[in-house]
Amino acid sequence: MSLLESGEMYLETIYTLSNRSDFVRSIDICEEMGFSKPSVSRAMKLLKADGYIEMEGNGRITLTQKGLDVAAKIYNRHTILTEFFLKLGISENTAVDDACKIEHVISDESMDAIRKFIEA
Amino acid sequence: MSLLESGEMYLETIYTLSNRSDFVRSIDICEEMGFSKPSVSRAMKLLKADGYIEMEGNGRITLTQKGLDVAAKIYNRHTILTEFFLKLGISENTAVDDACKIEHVISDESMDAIRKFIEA
DNA sequence: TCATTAAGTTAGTTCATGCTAACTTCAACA
DNA sequence: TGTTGAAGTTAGCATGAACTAACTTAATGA
Repeated sequence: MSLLESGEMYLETIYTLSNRSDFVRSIDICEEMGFSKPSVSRAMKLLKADGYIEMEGNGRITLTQKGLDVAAKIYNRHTILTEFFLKLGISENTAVDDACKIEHVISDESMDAIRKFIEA
Repeated sequence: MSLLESGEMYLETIYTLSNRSDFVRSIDICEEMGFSKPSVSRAMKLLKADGYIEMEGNGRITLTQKGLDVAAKIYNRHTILTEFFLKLGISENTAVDDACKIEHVISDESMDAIRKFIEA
């Protein structure tokens, strides 16, 4: 089961929410992503079944190592791509929007090249 | 009805096939994209209903002005993005693959910036 | 002429992923 | 204590976009 774009977005959101507060619940993800409770509930069930997250009895959601690997990778791509677009003179909003779409589809090879470009 | 990614890919394929031969049929699109006949048949019906293509009695498919506008835009993005990745030192195959994914989701603003970057 | 084949369509399936409606659970407080 | 409200789940719907099976239609050629 490879992870699709929507799954990556959920993991990335859990990751960023974890860095903002002590714990993450489904409802926090709903509010952050603008999705309904059932949509998030189902997504969490799938991510759990695939070993990307764990859910405690109290509803707190944590990333497994596997989930963290994906989330951190996507988050890093997001950061790098945003920086890249800002460097090209793109407005903040567009830079973030475009980064958010591209982060899921671009190859590792191209990401490495963009990283080097930014550092130069 | 805004056009989704799959519609853009069909139009781009019709565009490139048109530049390779005298006419384009559904079966040519099947072979080029690796999709089944019913998938292509259905897509053509939708593109026709939305005014992006026309189909003659003999099954020949042509882009309307509206369809041509989209196809040419996507094709240009494809070209520019491929060139961009090649300039960053990415291998031919990866450059084309990544261009193919990004061409559908990136903003006009970012495309303009990348165009300028390439020319510089 | 008639069988074969290529092209296209129709009907119905599958999957991912969003949704609403309606339910359960449980804690908190008047 | 008993109602309220927040969080989460279940069930079922919708859409986009792929698929297979099976059909029609039209051209080709023995």
